[in-house]
Amino acid sequence: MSIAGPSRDIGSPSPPLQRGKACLSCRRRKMKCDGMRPTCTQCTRGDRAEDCEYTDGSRRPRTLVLEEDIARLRARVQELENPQNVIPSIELYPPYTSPSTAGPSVAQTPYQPLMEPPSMSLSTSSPATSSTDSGWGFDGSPQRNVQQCLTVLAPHAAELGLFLNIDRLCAQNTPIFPGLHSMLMLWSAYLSQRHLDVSEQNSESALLSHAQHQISNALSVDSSTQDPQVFLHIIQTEVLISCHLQRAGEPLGARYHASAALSLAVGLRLHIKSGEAPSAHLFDFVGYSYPQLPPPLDGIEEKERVDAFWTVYSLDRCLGDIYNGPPGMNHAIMITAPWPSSDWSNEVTHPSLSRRSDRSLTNGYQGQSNFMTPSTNVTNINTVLQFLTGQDRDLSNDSPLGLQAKASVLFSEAASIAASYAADPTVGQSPAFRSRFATLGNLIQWFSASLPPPSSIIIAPGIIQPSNARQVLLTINLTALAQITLHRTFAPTHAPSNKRCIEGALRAVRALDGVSDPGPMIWTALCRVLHDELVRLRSQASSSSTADTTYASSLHATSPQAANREEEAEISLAISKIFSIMSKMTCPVKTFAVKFKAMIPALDSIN
Amino acid sequence: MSIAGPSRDIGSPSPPLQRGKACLSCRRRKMKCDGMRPTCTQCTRGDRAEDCEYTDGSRRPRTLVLEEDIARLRARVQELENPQNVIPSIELYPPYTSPSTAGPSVAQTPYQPLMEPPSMSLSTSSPATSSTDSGWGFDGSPQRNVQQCLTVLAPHAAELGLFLNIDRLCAQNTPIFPGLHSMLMLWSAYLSQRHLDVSEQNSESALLSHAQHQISNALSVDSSTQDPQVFLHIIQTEVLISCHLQRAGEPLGARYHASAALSLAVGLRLHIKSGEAPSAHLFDFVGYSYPQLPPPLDGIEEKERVDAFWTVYSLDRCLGDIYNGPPGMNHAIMITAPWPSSDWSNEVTHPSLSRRSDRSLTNGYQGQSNFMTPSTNVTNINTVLQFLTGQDRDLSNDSPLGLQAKASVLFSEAASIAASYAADPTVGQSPAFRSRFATLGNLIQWFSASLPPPSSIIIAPGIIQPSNARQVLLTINLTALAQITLHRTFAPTHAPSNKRCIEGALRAVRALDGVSDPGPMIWTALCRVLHDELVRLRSQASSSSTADTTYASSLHATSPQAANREEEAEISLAISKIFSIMSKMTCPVKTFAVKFKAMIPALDSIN
DNA sequence: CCGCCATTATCGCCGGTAGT
DNA sequence: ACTACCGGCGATAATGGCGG
Ligand SMILES: [Zn+2]
Ligand SMILES: [Zn+2]
Ligand SMILES: [Zn+2]
Ligand SMILES: [Zn+2]
Repeated sequence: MSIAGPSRDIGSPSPPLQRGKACLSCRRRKMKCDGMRPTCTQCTRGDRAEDCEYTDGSRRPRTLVLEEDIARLRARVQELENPQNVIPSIELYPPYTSPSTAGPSVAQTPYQPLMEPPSMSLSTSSPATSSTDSGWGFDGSPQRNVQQCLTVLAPHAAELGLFLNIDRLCAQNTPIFPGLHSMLMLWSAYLSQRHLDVSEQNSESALLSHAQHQISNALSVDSSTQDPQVFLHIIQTEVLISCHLQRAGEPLGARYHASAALSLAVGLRLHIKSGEAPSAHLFDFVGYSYPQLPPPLDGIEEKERVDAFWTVYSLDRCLGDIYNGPPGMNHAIMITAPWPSSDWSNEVTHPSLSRRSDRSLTNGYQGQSNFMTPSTNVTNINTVLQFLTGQDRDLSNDSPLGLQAKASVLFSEAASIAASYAADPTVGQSPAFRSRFATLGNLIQWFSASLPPPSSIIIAPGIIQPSNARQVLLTINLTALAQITLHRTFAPTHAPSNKRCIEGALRAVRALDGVSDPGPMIWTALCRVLHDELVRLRSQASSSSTADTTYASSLHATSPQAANREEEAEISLAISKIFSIMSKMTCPVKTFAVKFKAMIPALDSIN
Repeated sequence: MSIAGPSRDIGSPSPPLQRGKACLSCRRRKMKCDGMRPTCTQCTRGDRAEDCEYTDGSRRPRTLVLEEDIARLRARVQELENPQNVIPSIELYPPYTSPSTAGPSVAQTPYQPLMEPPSMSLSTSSPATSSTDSGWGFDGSPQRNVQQCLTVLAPHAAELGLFLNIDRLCAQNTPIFPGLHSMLMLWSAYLSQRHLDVSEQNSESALLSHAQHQISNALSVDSSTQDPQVFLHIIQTEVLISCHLQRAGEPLGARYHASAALSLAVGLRLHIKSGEAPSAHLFDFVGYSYPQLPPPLDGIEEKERVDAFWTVYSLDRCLGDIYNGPPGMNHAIMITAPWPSSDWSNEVTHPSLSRRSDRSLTNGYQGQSNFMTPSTNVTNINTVLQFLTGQDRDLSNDSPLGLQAKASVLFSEAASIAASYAADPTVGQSPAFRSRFATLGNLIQWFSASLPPPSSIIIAPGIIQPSNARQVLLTINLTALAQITLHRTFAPTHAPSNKRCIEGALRAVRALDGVSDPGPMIWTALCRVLHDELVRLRSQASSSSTADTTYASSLHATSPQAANREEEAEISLAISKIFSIMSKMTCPVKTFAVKFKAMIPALDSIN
């Protein structure tokens, strides 16, 4: 007999509704509610449709949601109360200072300043400076605060996609876009004390909300009035937001901001090599279009722009392709921005440009028209295309960001190939497809062989050497992901492809150590590939020698049996490594880990 | 012996403290707290007396306290927002009620009911009813207001990209996403009284900012909490924002929101035919990813989703390609959503779906995994690809939106072809390129011939017949734009291409009458093509018979001289028509017109 | 309606581990 | 040795909802 569970029998008297999901009216009446929206059956029958309200529980602990809400509202209140841009300013607790939880404060004293600007850090010094200062919400007020943040963030710059020049941001007189400021604070708070308690959650969402709000405001204001650097700050802010949301397990939001950032970057033509005459494009006519950034003032600004573009590009790539999401940009688009290279010292600081006194945007309308002036045929190089066709096999100049960008290109090309095959498998026969496939396959092989091996970077589990090496690890992962994506479709039927997948997965796992969170795609892909292979091996083993040995033996030249045993061990090992790493991650990843673990009961025996 | 208090004699480890009574610091540390006041023993020993705080206040469940807080804060926010921003502040003057300049509106009465959720229906009866209302900022409050707006907006729905079902929005009990509400108000205010005075400008930006703010909040909240329809509303809001910004001459912002909308739409998989089993994609593993909408409840919802996708798609297309901007999505992506068709009556309302009781999102984590379940090979049709390869030559079912979507596809394919040629002109030789070029050329010809001629729609200048015909006009424009984009590059050297360009431009001009503002790309393209042609003709005329008559005669079979004269006249006419239309447009267009006019001094003679 | 049980979501805090 | 940290577990408050 069954343990007499909740009697799953026929009529299924509907298993009791999950907690927090009964409608208010039913709750009050203590009757069974079926949770039907918008009006539950009980309420319908009782003809009190209007009373049928839901409290909408949400998965996450109710209180958390509430707390988040209150934080957000608080931020809003503050914003409204203090029209100039107050930053919600939490101080970074050096490890544990009482964060004094959700202050009931407000509740008690309804008239008090309601969350007065807590540590308004120097806002006093410049009282009325708040006028419409050239597009920045406010000028350099709490600068030292920024410095603190940046100190914390600097080592992680690569992971966060922090492409702005840190020294320059720190400089006393640099104005900082308030939204950016918030995000810097948010991240440094998070990174400086990895334990997330409630109050932190609160300030997080306050900061986040502030940043988003700043961006929307900035963008609906006439763009020609803004200091051009503001736009770079906005893009940076978007990147930070996107990373944050990804970490927080809100992929939809993460994508939203990533693609917004990309759209800004391209809108500002960061994908075009700076200084290059804009091509006489069909729509360039009389420049009725986007605002245009003035040329960069110096090498640093130029680097910032290039890095901005590639950062955003690879962010979009990495987030975009989940679920066949749009690659955001296809290769037909001409990207002429150079790859981010490690040394910008030798890039002369634009000698021809005397420091322009007026740095405002050239809004299309007022720029002199380059109408019909055919672009002085600079040989524009389609950066991405050149790389993909294998004409650019020199990685020596690439900065880590450059490598990452290239890896994203590989991945997105792989995804595109896979998608085009999925859409219409008959293309598999076309020579064009096959050559594209093969070219990319080789390119990936070469690329991943050219990357430094993880062992040279990971000194001990969790300890990695050069600080920016984390990015290299991520790159290794991405490359592996590209390889998997490319070959996955064919793995079940084509042994070499399968081998490539496993290979890639194992390589990625090896590089997993120092990386913080490579993102859902990588987790998923790795788990899936390894899982499938494990299943395949086991089923093969169980069906013993009846198995298709041809397939197996093509993987290893040695005795299939032994080889399988060995491979299985290796894979199991990899899987348990994944678990152990995952279990140290943030919440969404952990949840995933749990689900995944459940899929592999066979592993119990191992770990 | 002294009954003296708490000294529970030595050995007994003191029963666990009552819930909610441990001090915060102990809670965080997960250690036993003895609840001693003012500083618990743990904290005393750890020498962090100041951290030892208690969440006293109210015996009542913490959630209640929080809820109260949140209500209070909300009220406060309303209050603060109210003076300037309050939603219902602008009343729409139904066409001719005295617009009496500065709307005295609400600004006067800052203390009024604070706009708290007015119809909180019986909130008194239940204590905790104030909770977070299912992801909508607030529920159906000023519904009649919405109805007013929609009455104004309905005729313009197509231009605005209003894809939500209007009747349903009007329905008394539909909750409306507050941001959407703002945008509806903004647009209806704009449309109902076309003169923009200062006060309107103000409320415009207040409404805009409110809408954006709502969106950012909604997106940073756990997405699984939300009523799925909220997402559609968010997308709709983004579309409206994007249109607004475009009109306001803020193309960067417009693009930002367009691509954000696209990214949401795709993230929610609106591009996949509803009800279709999600393909067993590499990243579908254990569903570690985006939230997923529940299947639509009925035909209307389904139509909304399809329309949402295509609206966003073509918006992105139209805004995206300026300056080689990213097409947002390439064709490799598999779109299986059907084209928007005019009749949805025959689409059965998903018989297999009993009204799902739980309409909240299936967040990846909790859905049962479809891991490794190969998609039950539904023959998915790649909607776009099918159209582009000419296998879908039936336009009879397409709604105007459908036509527009197809036109956008044509345009974006054209842009992609042009871009790939620009990137590497040698592809011009490859047969694959040539066939792609030819196929598209034919398709465009056919498509534009199948559209109703402008003359059947434009009854008199400015008056068009079926209300949704405006969209058809836009479609004609877009198609022409596609044609121009495709052929432009080759026009200077290849007479037939040139002819196609002129042809397209002239056709577009004819359809320009009823359209409101086709957007910068169209203006630019038309002007450029016509201008260039005019220049060519004149230079040819001036160099008299020495001109390359072969080229000219291939355009017209008649005497080159006469033909040229005739064509020149036609073009001049078209140009001046453009001027006259442009001069009635909003500011940015007018500015453009001025610049353009300056380019064509030769026209002085004509007009 | 509402007393009262069954079911859970939450929260206290144990005890193993790492750092110092 | 001493303290912080944290995975988990068990106790318990808070709900769903039965049945009188
Ligand atoms: Zn109910
Ligand atoms: Zn109900
Ligand atoms: Zn304590
Ligand atoms: Zn304490």
